[in-house]
Amino acid sequence: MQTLPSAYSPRDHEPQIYKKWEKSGYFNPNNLKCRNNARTYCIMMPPPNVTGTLHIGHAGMLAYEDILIRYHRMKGDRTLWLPGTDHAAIATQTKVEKVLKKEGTNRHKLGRKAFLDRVEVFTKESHNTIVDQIKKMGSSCDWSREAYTLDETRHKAVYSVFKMMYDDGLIYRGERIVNWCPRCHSTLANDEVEYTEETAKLYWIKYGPFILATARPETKLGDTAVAVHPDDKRYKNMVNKEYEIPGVLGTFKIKVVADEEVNPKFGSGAIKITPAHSFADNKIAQKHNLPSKKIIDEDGKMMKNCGKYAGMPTKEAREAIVKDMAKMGIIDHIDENYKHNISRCYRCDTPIEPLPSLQWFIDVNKKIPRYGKSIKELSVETVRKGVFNRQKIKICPKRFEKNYFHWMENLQDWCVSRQIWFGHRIPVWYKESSKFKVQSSKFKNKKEIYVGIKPPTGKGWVQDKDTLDTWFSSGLWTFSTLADSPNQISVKNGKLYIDSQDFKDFHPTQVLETGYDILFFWIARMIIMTTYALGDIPFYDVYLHGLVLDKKGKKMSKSKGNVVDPLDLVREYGADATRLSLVIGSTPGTDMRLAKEKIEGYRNLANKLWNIGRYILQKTTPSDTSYPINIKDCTSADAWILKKMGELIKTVEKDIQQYRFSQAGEKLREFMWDDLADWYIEASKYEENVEAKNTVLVLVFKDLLKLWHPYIPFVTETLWVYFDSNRSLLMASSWPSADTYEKIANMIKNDACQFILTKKIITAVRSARSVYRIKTGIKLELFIYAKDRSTRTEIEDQKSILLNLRTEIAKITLLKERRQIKNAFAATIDGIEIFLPLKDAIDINKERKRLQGEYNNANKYLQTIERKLQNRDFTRKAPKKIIESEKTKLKHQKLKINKIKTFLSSLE
RNA sequence: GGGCGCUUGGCUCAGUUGGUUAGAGCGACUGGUUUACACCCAGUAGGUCGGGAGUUCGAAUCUCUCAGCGCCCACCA
Repeated sequence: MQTLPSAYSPRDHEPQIYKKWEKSGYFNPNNLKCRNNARTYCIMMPPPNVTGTLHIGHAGMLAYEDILIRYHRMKGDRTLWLPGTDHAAIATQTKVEKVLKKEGTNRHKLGRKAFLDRVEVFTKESHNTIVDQIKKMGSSCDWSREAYTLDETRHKAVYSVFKMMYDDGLIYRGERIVNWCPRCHSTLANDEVEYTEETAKLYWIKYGPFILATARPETKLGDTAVAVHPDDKRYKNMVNKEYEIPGVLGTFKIKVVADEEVNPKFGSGAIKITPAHSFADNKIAQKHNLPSKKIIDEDGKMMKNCGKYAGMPTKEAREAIVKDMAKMGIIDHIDENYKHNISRCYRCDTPIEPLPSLQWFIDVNKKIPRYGKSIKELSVETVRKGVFNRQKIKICPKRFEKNYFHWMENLQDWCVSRQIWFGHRIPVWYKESSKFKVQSSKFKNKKEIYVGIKPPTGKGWVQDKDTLDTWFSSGLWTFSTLADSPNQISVKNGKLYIDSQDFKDFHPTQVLETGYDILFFWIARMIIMTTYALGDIPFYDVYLHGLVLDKKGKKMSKSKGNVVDPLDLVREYGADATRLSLVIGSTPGTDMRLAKEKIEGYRNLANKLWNIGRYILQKTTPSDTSYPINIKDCTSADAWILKKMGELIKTVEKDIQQYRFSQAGEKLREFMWDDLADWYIEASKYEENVEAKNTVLVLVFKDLLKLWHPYIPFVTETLWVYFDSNRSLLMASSWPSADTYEKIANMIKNDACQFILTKKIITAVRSARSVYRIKTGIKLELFIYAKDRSTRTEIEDQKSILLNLRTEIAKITLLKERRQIKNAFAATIDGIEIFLPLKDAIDINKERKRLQGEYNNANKYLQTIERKLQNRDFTRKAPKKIIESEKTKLKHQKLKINKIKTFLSSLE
């Protein structure tokens, strides 16, 4: 007999348990004995950014993935969960820059090399924190294969794919209008731009024959056209004509174009077009082949071509120009309260300056020679109908497929260059003499540019200063991680090869589990990069979880101060409770709220499991429990729990396979708490087949530990030690079989139904006592009328349970015939009748009222069934199965009502 | 402006393809030191599923519409 402390204390067990797992080597699929033809199962962990610490959302992600991984490992699949981290170029660089600022320095003062050394120190520290956190959550990932988006092997993959794309003509360098942050001196991706609503002035300017409204008069210096809506009658005869427009720097020529994009209701219906400094204008300009004139430079200042305004920041220039316009009398009027959205840099809040800049792009519309399809087409088809003889990628929940298509179909060329230092430097070298600020077209002379995996030989080559968008490397994640070293990665005949056993075994991966917020950033990019580079899919399924919000439903953020650190939760409630609180009660793709109370509830759950184990250990010696179960000694309670267990295994498995983690968890809780603890164990205390029962108890509990293990690995593994004499690890044990349980349950001669009847009787008695306020300690007699002899025998068999399970029954009298019992609570259960004389406690009026209420209810229900069955449409159209069940219901309901009637009449 | 989602007892949420009198946890209330667990046990109350219309033999579940809330995308001079 073992004695365990009465409360489970996670912190006393979790660290040792994790060490034990790691030491076993079982996180690595190579060390697990699997069947020879075992299926493989692989998840790539979405690599957390090395910018600090994990947040609660990561904790949820780890919980979901670990559930899948542990389940499949126990099912006998060759299971790999590969962890890693992301260098997160911009985010990380910004963090380090902030630190430098505090120190009174900046990256330019340090220089590229020293700065990157600094970043490395920071990321190493951050990495260690993250790894520690992942372990604390109980994640069973294979650390021996850990990857980093910026390590040597991943670097080779990145350069290889870049070169492939360049050779395929998909990558080009071009001048395009980009979001430019004048402070950071870098382009920003669309998702790095934030919008704030602001009130500004709207200037109505006399513009040759037009009057038009603009919020940015200073851009007039870069105007090359005026656009109107094609249906706008006001301007119809002006379209396609050229006009001379007087301006602060003299007159200039513009062309009038008609374009659908113009909103005739805005301003005067005519808008000025500044192709170089507005996305919308640029789009119109491209369509109509309008010239572009750049007037604002990378510092956000007016350029040399702006005459006396040259060198002024845009805001200053605006004021000066407006002043001059007023002098010229070309300001018609000014709206002071013009509300519009202004785009800002998400890092430094500086207003974005759209401007043309020389960047590297991936062409998403150009056909890839070997596929005859563009990146865009390939990526859409992969999810719509499947490509490369693979089934289509399924996104769960399905509704996100729509978002995906919408995004993908509207995808524009992907700008992959960033003007920051931290990241994969663009693998392009220029001949010094060529100067790298020149247009792409000038590189027609191939001797001046070199794109390759290794630097070119020879003198005078300079590498591009920019780095790649961080998503370029994370887009390769599902396969770049499966190479052990750079030399396993090669390009042959325009295709990427990963020459490793892991790649053969584990790619495509089974499922990509992540938050829906990075569907576009990351998932879409992985699909793009993998289909392109490998001619294969990165994963079969995508499972998207929601975001974790605070108790009030607000996003967690540092500024709001409502951030929950998962490690605090682990410390206070244990990793198991933290995991459950993130998994149960959440739906795929839907945000969830997390409150302290919820986690407490799951801490209680772990403790409940612990105490069930503790109880069983006090009653049995698991190592001595002999198998197989002595079936002939088994009671109906045994049959019931074994049957329930079989059902549980089946449904949990189905739920996990279909990513219904919450449902499976709830079913496990219900089985453990309601069925096993509150009914089966309670009943077991009063039954006499001790030996057979102990075997059942140990068997069921051990398998329950297995079923719970993917959810709450620590407490289950801790308990397992006491139940398994082989000193094996629960994490490497095999998943129980539902069939076995069904078989055993069916072999027991006592039927599970008997126990169900007993349960119902007990519940009725307890309820009656409570409703009538019968004091604890007052014992009552119970009369049961059952017509069938067999039923009476069954009840007789269950007597000790009926007497002891909080019913406080002194005596049970079985009646062969219905008899009038005075002053009794009466009820009918599955065809039998029970009477509980309540002595003085019964209030005849109250009981009559109660029965009358029950009668009315039953009658109402009877009527609805009758109405249904009388409805010809129903009997004609409804499936037979439904009609039959309605008929059965009707029969039962009639019986029930008759009985209530007799109870009522016997009350006098 | 376009798209997506949510609205179920006091709170937080389930509800798989439309088919038993809609479930759970927490909270509330009543009663309990009972062979593990007060991080516990027994019991009770409480909702007709946001409003309206429709499809159907049958709707929380499908369609339309209105209202409130939230998110994503685009960004317009």
